[in-house]
Amino acid sequence: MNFQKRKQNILDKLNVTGEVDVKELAAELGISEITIRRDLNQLANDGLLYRTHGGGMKVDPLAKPIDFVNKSAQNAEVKDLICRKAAEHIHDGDIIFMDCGSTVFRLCQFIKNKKIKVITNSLPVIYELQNCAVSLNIIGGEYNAERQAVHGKIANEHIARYRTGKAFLGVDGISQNGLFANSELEAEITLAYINQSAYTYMLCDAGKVGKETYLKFADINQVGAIITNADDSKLDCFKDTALAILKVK
Amino acid sequence: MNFQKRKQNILDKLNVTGEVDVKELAAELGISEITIRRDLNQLANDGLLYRTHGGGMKVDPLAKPIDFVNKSAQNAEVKDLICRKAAEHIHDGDIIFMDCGSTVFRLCQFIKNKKIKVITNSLPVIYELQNCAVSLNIIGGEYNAERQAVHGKIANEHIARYRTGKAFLGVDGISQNGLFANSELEAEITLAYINQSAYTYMLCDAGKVGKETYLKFADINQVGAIITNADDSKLDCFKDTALAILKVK
DNA sequence: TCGATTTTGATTATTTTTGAACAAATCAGC
DNA sequence: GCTGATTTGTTCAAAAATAATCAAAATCGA
Repeated sequence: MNFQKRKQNILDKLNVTGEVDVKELAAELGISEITIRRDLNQLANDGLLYRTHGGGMKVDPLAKPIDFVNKSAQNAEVKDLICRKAAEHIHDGDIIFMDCGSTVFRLCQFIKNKKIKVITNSLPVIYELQNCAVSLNIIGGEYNAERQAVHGKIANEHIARYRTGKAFLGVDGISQNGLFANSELEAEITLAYINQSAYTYMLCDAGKVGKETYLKFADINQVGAIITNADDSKLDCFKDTALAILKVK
Repeated sequence: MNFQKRKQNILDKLNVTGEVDVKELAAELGISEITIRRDLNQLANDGLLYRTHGGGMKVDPLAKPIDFVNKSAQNAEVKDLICRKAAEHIHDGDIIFMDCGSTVFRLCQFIKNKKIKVITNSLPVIYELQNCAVSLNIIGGEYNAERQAVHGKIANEHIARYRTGKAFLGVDGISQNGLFANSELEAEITLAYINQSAYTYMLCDAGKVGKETYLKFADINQVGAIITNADDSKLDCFKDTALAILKVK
């Protein structure tokens, strides 16, 4: 039982249980506690675990990518309906923006075989599309771990360098009075996309329609179309606007 | 029983059991331990196994989602030595560049719990560092699927907007005459990093040292230090330069 | 065949790894 | 705060593995 094997053992256990204990490990591996401690210290030194009194813990206790997939899976059927409809508006040769929302993410599965160029600030979108027909352009700037996307001043400036035919975006709220976001970061980048694309599609499940929340960042006439499963009563509010309404289901 | 046959034997056993033991092999093959050790060292040098005390283990048995890791596992032992040394030069509060080479990628594991900011064009690096203490900045621009990184004009301009204290870079060849690359894309982005960082560390295994290949893109005096396992005879060529040489092993 | 080169093995010295003992630091309870 | 128990760091010693050196054996090319 050499160091490499113990290291593997310790990391395996760490992955399963999230924490390890010096005494437990010593007993399980049939090795002295002082050696286990040395192992843990080296692993901690290499950044592979957090050293605690009496043992160690995982460096990153929560696996974010899975979180995102789970969140994106909420209301998945509706989102997939919306995205399938959106994909009908994307054709070979198109250059499109995709934002970092969980709805837009589900658009990936429907465009993998299209010969298009996608410009996005969303890391999950990039992972999802990186080995298929789609050619990718990544918006640069500060990475926001919680949103798994790039945001901020540099990102907005980066977007301003490109022009596309279509943008596919999500939003926290939409009504006849405009678009609403729960955070400035999201608002700014969404607005940047809108400004740089000839036509904007908003992908909104019924819960977002008619909702006016926190920060208004754009007028409704800046948007070309909304793709939604909301029923007519909710969509009534758009009757005096030029918004194209694409209903699903 | 010549070296080729023993080598085959050792690799076969490695594939089946995942590990080998010097004493066991010596007994099984009817050959002295010192010879087995020499064999293992050579195999390790070729990146075909991971040398341990008393034997060897399979290279990187855990398959990561990104197959990049496999490439990076070639010569992993040496690369890890180099990267561990590099990590000693990175401290909390630092802002650093990391490029998209397979050597630099292995630096990730040693900096996960440092409170630093990393600016990179490498997707595997981002993936590896995205849920730890490191704060990330992604270089934007066109994504190159083969290299799993962002390259090109926009990327270079993006880099030019930042200044950092240190850059950790790979290269295809390095000698007293300068830095060499096998592609223009790599050359340009490496040069962009060099120009925007106060101090540059080149991470080069012995095979790169003294090699002059394809395209020279920078002078040796633009580099601060080289971290390498090359021996003194190879490093002699730098004796008239200001290059700091950090040797490992 | 001969001499030169490479490979292998034996011996010795060095390094690495491991464990034990003990002092210092840390934690948990009051 | 204090006290006792636990954990840790340090130092040292033993064991194992390795590197270094040199000699013997095998291989190779002429």
